[in-house]
Amino acid sequence: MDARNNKPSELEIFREFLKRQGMRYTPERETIIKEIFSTHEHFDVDSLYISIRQKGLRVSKASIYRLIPLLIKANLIEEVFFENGQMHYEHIYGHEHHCHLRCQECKRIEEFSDKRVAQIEEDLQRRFNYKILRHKLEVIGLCSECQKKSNSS
Amino acid sequence: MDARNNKPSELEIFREFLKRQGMRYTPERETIIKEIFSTHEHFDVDSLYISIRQKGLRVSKASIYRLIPLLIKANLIEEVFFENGQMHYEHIYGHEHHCHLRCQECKRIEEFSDKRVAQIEEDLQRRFNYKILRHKLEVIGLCSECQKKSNSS
DNA sequence: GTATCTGCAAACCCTTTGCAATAAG
DNA sequence: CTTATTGCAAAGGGTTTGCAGATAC
Repeated sequence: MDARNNKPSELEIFREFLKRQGMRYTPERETIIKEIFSTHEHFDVDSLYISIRQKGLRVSKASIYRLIPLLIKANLIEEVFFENGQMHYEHIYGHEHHCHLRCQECKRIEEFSDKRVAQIEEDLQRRFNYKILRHKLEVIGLCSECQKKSNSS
Repeated sequence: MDARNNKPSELEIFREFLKRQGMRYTPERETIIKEIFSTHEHFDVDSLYISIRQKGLRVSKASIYRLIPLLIKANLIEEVFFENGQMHYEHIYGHEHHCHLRCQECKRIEEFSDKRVAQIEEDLQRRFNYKILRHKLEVIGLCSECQKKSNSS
């Protein structure tokens, strides 16, 4: 158990998940997960690979690519957006969920959360008979700076 | 003007957009836009290319790839999701906006809309001083059939 | 007339995959 | 021991791009 509270750590969750599927817990998988959960930043495969190498650890990119679908299935990470030809992810276990407000022009991102989304989920659950796992709300707009630029041109 | 109401058609909007940028209205662009707006379905570049060819018309994929960023900038289409290595789009002009409820397992999609999202947008507009253009709410869950499957295994 | 656009094919680059060696359970 | 996993390098496949010819305006 995690010392901070009674929730199991992401590693425990994932070990359990692997065991259920007859899969194996390896040092490589541990390295990757620890790196993912060491920050709350978005990541893509390349940036993850680089930050692992910078710590002097070694894992192949193939192993990262092969691990990601498992982490998604275990509900530990999710895809957040696709940009510049790469998928970006973030971990969703152990810290508050948030949504993204993005500037269409300069790509800057603000994070926010709103209780109304949970209400919408409850309604959907009833209406469609789905088991809701999570959501992704992305609001797209123009930040104040980019509004000025497009007015002046 | 569109005969159905007083809103300009998507072609008029786009011509205007091109003119503002010193760009040209070509038969190829017209073909692509007409095809996109001929249905309310999601599309990807490949399916769009195929349906254009099936009508006996000819446009290169490169022209489609080059047109898409322009249509996004003109707020006529948007990215809806990335799947199987391809981006999927849908047009957002001229028909009711909707959100997506997706099954994580079988990938089926239900569409819905909810007024609360508009309220969230208003709050964000004030709070972050963004000009809000649109949103993308994707709720991920397990449909009733896939819930049964995962319980029985 | 001039700058933009088109089609083609090659280049790009992220991601996936086959394979032989390794290691978890 | 058996079967899953790893790293490597090659293959895959959607998207982008350079270029020469065509064409909006």
